[in-house]
Amino acid sequence: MTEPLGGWKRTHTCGELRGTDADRPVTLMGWAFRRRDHGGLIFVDLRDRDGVTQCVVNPAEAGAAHTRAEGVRSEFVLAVRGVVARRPAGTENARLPTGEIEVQVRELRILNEARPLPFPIEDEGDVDELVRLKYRYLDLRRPPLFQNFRLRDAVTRSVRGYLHGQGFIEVETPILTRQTPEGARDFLVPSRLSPGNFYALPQSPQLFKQLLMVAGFERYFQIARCFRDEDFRRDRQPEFTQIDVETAFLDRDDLLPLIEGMIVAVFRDVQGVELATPFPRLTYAEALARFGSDKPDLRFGLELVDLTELFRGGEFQALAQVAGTGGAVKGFRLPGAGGLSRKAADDLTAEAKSLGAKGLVWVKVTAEGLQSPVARFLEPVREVLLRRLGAGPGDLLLLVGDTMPLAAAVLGRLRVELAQRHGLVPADRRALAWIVDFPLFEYNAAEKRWDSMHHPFTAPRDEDVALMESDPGRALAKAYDLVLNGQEIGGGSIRIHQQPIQQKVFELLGIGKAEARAKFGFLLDALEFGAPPMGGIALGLDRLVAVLAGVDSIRDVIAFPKTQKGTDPMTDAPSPVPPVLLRDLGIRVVDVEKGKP
RNA sequence: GGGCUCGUGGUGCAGCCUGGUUAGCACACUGGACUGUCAAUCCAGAGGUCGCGGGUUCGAAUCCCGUCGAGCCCGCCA
Repeated sequence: MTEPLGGWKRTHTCGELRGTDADRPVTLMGWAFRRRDHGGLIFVDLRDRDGVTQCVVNPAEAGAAHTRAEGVRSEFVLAVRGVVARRPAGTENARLPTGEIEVQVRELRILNEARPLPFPIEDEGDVDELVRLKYRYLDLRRPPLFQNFRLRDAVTRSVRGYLHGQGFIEVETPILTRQTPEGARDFLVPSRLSPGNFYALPQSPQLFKQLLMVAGFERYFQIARCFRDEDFRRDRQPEFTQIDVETAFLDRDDLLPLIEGMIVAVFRDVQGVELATPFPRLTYAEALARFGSDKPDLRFGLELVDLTELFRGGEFQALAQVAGTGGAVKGFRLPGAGGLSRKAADDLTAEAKSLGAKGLVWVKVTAEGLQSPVARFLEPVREVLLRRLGAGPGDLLLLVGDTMPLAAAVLGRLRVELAQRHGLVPADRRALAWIVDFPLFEYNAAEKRWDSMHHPFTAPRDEDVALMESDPGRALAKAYDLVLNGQEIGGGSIRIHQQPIQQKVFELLGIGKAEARAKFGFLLDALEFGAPPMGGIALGLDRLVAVLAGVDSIRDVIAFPKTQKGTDPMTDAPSPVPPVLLRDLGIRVVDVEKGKP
């Protein structure tokens, strides 16, 4: 038996009433969170997006309301009218912001009923992802999850405020666009009016933002949806959102502080945290050497130390050989982990091998000496080894000798994992850093050519332009990543705005003039009509919000996310479509069973 | 493309290794009692193709094979 609003107007939210509101007549609306029926008194905890307020229905004072309240079940939609009262002494609830008071109900309306729920709203216990996604609108009713979206809103508002204040204008770019080569796999959309041709959904607004600079917009930003048809992870969804920024007439060292200002504004506005600037900068080479990663987690130490020289020509054959053939020996110290079991140590070795290393040397440092399967090879260098790593009794040392960057990368992974496992990651620390001076190219051995490390429009450093001719592998780029707590949350570059340099890059990438013209002709044309120096960055909004919210999956900050296979259990997307639609598009579906017999 | 974990009433789990009562527990749900609870309490009850298919066996939730789905990871993500 449900009723219409009947002219009732909400006077307060369920989160705002306090002791000072006593005796005030109020009208609240929301969902029945919990109901406690004492036969006489019925307590209903009414929840809206702002909080929970206890409503008490007394049969002696409001008979009709009490009769209705007996039929109320979880998640019924209610409107109550009553009077705010201080709770009787001793019955206050300190866990609720509204716990000083309750609403003594005079009238109650059931605005809508609800079936028993597939999972409880009230506790935050784990529910199967599939069920959560199928009933996502119920999952989103859970207060902690909803708070993530309030936070996300605060972040985008802060970003917009800051960038507008810096003279940026927000511009939308096409969702239906042209497929361009390289990068991730594209999502394609068939064209009815051009049968056999396809739009691609943008992996990022990369080309358009450069064209806006040629257009003279000077400072552009967009909170842009991006699409990539790759395999998904907890921090990767098929569609995600970037804060996309581009400016003209700025070089790297002017752009980075501008972006730092934005991050500082976000942390200040959203969390009241004042970040120190400038953010530390590490070169790509340094990040790799010291942390074994181009997105180092700087919340903790465990820095890698280079031990190549220590083992060169020594008795430890395996490592001596690595040192003698251009490889590197790297190591780090895990303080106080010398008590690791033999099995745990062997598991680490297996893990190092699964990451691609030929092996792992583990060493327990004790007061008596070194404990390790290869201790006798290490004894001759023990003192220097301990000194270089700053190690003492009780520590665990891990060493890998291999080609670079593999040796560092393997230890870099172990570094992060062991730090987490041993509780060495301070939960409240926010470690931001810029990684700069990325190589312009990386060599693609399979195809015998160079690939862009960032993208083909990334400018080389001014001093490295000549290197593109003589030694492309050593040319460094005006590219940069922003790293937060070991996660890449953004990346960008200064773009090439001079046609000849762009041509040279295409040449090295093995993209011929005709091919470049066919694929990026519109951009090359634009570069000939007065392109200003320009650069920008794209920040992963979902990842940034996830870190701020303290959740470890971006699913918890996206309202309607998809599963790891890219499906949506709620809408059942993707789905088959009526044949007539395919006919209009000139599309025939083959190999529906993926070609399997 | 590959590896690992999981799948048991609406939800969360136990049972599986070592095959053999009526598949157990908590929450939710239904009915009843109860005027100061806040995870209300107490009593009673209903609710299960053990993801699906095949095999082994006298007998399968349990062992084997396949398959589907979810998660985490590697590859991939300029």
